[in-house]
This record gives sequence, C-alpha cells and structure tokens, in this order.
Amino acid sequence: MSRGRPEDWRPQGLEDLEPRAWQALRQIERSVLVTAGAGAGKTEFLAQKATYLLQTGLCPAPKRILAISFKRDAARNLAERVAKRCPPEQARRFNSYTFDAFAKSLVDRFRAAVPDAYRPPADYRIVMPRRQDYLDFLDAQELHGVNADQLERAIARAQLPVADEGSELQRAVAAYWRAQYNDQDDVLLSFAMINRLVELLIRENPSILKALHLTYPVVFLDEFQDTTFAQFQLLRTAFDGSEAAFTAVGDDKQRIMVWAGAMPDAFAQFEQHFAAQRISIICNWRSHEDLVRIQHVIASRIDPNVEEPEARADRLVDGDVAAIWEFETEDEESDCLAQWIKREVQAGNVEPHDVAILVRMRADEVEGQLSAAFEERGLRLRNVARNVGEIAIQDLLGEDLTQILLRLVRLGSTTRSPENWNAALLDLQFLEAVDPVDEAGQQLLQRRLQEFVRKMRRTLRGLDPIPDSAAEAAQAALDFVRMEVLRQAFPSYQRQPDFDRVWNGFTLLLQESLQHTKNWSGALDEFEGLGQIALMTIHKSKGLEFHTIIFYGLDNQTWWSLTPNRLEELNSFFVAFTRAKQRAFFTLCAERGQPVAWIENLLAPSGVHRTGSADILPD
DNA sequence: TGCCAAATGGTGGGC
DNA sequence: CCATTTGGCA
Repeated sequence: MSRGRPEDWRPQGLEDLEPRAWQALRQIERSVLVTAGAGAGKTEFLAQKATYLLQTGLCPAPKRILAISFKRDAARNLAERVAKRCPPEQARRFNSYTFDAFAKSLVDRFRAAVPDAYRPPADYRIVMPRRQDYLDFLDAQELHGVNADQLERAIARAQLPVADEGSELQRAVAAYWRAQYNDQDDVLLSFAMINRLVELLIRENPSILKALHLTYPVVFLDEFQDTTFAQFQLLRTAFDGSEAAFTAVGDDKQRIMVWAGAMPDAFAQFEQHFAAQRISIICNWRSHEDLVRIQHVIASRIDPNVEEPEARADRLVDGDVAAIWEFETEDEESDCLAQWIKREVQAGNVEPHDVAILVRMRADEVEGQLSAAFEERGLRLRNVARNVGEIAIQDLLGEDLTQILLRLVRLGSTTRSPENWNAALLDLQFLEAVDPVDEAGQQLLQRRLQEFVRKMRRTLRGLDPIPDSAAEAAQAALDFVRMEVLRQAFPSYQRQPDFDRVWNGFTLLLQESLQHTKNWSGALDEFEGLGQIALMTIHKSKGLEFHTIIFYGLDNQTWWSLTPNRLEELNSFFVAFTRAKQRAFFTLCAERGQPVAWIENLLAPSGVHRTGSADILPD
C-alpha cells in the first residue's frame, strides 16, 4: 500500500475534523492533553489520529502505537475503528489494551525478570478481592487499627519492595503480599498487585524499559480523568526519559471515580509532568443546541472557564427538551412514566431501547418500583446491572462467548445475514487459529459454517420458541465451536467456574428472552435489549448515549448532597444530563423527599421548570 | 426492649 | 458524604 504524505491525509468516515482536533492530531512532537466535553467524539479522534500516524508512515513499521483504555468495551471499540480504516499490516501495529490487560501482558511476558522476592509462578491466579476479603485478612492478622478501604488503597499505592516496618498500615501491606504468596502453588494476585509488580519489573530492568521505548513511540490514553495514582506512576516509570509522545483525552467535568481511587488532579499532573500542550475540542456531535445550551450552564458551574461547545446535532423533537416532572406518589410517578414512554413509542418519536432511565444508586429498588407499571402498559424495562445467574446482563453482553454464540444462533434463526456470517467466519478463524492467507483452511471453515447453519436452522425450526428450548439452542451453538476450543482461545475462560459463570448467564438470559416473544429472531433481539427501556446508574451510563433520558429521583437528599467535599455529585449530574441526544427529564416525588434545591436553582435560568402530570400527559 | 454509638453500604473496573 | 444497620449495654 502506498504511503500518503502527511499533509495530504484526510480523515476517514467523516466530513472533516474541527480545527482544534486537526491541531491535536498533527501534534506528534510533544505530548497533548485533549480536553473534550461530552459528545465531542474523543474515541473517534483517537481512531483518526492512529489512522493518520499509521497510513502516513509517521509511525513506521516496526514501531507501534500503544492505546490504553479503562474498559474492555472501549479498548475493543477503538481497535475496531482503526481496523476498519487501515490494512491489516498497519492495524496490527495498533495495540489497544485495557490498563490491566497491558500490565498483565508485561508480567506474563517478563515474569522471569521480576525480582526474586516477588516473582509469581507461571500459574498464578487472578483474584478480585472485595471489601469482605480485606476485612477477613485484617481479622486473621489481628490488625485492628487498619480498615479495608485503607488497606486496599495502600496496596494500590505502595511501591515494591514493601518493608515490613513502620506504620501498622505499611506492615499490613507487607503482610498482605506475604499472605497472597504464602502458598507457592497457589499465588493470588489482584490487578492492583499486578500493576505494582509491573512497576517494579520495569524500574529494575533497563532492557525491558528500552524495548518498550523502541516499540512504542506513541501512546494514547483514553478517559484520562479516571487515571489512578498507580496507573500514573506506572506510566511515568515506563516512559520517563523516552521520546514517547502521549495523547491523553478526557473530560474532567466527567470525573466521577475519585471515590474509587481516581486522581483528583490527573490533568494538571499530566500537563506538568509530560510538558503537555492542552487543546480543547469544542464540537458536540451528540446533542442539539437547546440541550447543549443547558449542558453549558451546568458545565460552567463545574468549571467557570469552560468554553461553550458548538452543537452539531439536529433537534428532532417538538416540545420541552428538558423539564422536572413532579409527582405526589411513587405509584403515580411510575404510571405516568410508563404512559409517557408508551405514547412516545406509539407516536414513533423514539424506540424503547433509545430511552434510558438513570438513577444515582440502587437500581434494583427502582426496578422493583417501576416494573409493574411498565408491564401493565406493555413496556419492558431492562435493569442492565441485574444478574442472570452470577453475571450482570451488561457484562454478559460484552463477553466473547456471548458474541460468538449469539451470532451462531442468529445465523440459524434468519434466512440471510451477511454481517453475521462474516463475523462468525472471523470468530472461527480466530478460534481455530487459521491463517487468513491459508485459502484451503478458509474454504474448510466456510464449508463447516455452511453445514452448521443448515443444521441450526433445522434445529430451531423443530424447537418451539419457549423458555424450555433455550438450553438446547445454546448447546447446539456451543457444540459447534466446542467448549474446549473456546476455553483454550480465551484465557479468561480457562478456569471452569469462570467459563460456567458466563455460559450459565448466556443460557439464562436466552431463557428469559424466550418468555416475551413468538419467534427465535425476536428472542435474540430481546436478548440484546432491543425494544427494552434501559435502567442503570449514572456510573454505568458513562460513555453511552440515548435519544431520551429520564433521571429518576431528583429529590432524595441522600443522593444529591452537594458539599464542598463532594464535587463529584455535580459531575454525576453533568454525566447524566449529557447522555441525552434529544431530551432530558428529571422526576421528583413528594412521597420520597424534598427536591434538591441547588439543582433546581441551577437549571431554572435555562428555562427548565417543574411540570405536573397533567402537562406531562396532555389529553 | 430501648437507647446510643459505631460500623457498614453505596456509586466501578480489570485476565 | 448520608442513611441504615448492627452491637453493646442497661
């Protein structure tokens, strides 16, 4: 493939970039901090910049780009966007990892170079300790002056080696490492510990450091506002003294993870430490101008110096685009919400799955309150955090197993689906480790898939689309790819309980999906959430967008106590509001508690007012 | 049983 | 941080 000149390069898949984005894209000499509000297209910007660097040869082979995200979804999404635009030999040099996957890959690859005292065996286990596990440990060690939160934080921050001396907290951390390594045949590592191991590994091994520097002259950091102290320190240890140019993107107004350990001042630290140029991009491709104007009022309260975004989406709805809905009782509230959504769906204004109900906390309780009224109106509510078996629906949908099996069942339920066919072929190619250039191998896979689809169609035709059929349909798909192959291909499925957790969840959700539908195709839509109204916390909604959002419960003082120490509450509110493409509503209910005065006062100047049920549902 | 103080839970993510 | 639950003691 011929290499384009950098000055001739054009963005792909979209008209153009805004001038500031061009500036941030072309800045490759030094690090940049791209601050971008909600809907600015941060991920798309990174994908474009990667494409630019790879296609123009500014990042020439064998050099690579390292992209680090927090969530697996985000990492995958970014990789897919680059793969869509670059030929495989270029896309292969774009390495998109989650922070934890990157750290673990280094431990696994250079395990032998980890200093003796901390070198884990090859078959160490990953554990995800909960608060109770830390409490049990503290109890067993009789460390009564340390609480679980303190210990968890201290483990994440402490540089190795940890001396068994000094404060009780430090001794607790040392004891914790000892305890996790106690049984050499069963060493237990958390991701926090893996992070610390990698930091030690690269600090102590100049040759690994050099290899990293040579491999990755370009580093991307997504959602930088959520970076933890440990992650930042790891980046410093890994790239200080190298020529690497960082591109960090994020929005500090969406920083809602400080309570969970995110740095309160990640942007300032980054700017200072990496001498980064700060560039704000200002377009908002998600929301229309009337919503953007209100968003800006909230944003200005968080950061008085924030620039006004430029709305680039069209307004598609009439009437109020933001309002506070007021109710006397919770039952009135539930019924009115259900009726309103039903009406909007029937009027063709919005699809059910493009409406989200957001809550500050306790989505399970709100689901209990709303579901009866929704069912009565023929609406389906999906609490994405709800567990099917031992896995949350939201997590299940992102699992490799789910994506692979779902495609196979779909191929058996529809007459033609080139998209699923191609995706399934790619799955097989990966699972069977068939080289894309091996034509004979490819043809064999095609034939096998063809035969499977014929068989699957027969199976599904002979199987009533009822809950009892779920297990057989799922099993048919699994038998085709074979459980052992699936478990071999994905490290996260190597432990049987981990595989079973996802597999059981898959079967259970398929079973549930068959309760509400008359055919297989409909059940699979149901499985994926089509036709259902999503219910989730603000935290889970981060990074998502919906036509209409309804924020449930703008009243309870528990949820909205803004004090000087809890600026994150205002950020949470901003995150919720900015999920909306077209409309954002808030409910409050006299039965539950008093309205949150500061939010009302904040919104009032933008013309966002209280509305009673008579106005919400005009005859 | 009733009172008060202390502890706990809730907003999350990762192979 | 706030609200709720638990636990110690009378």
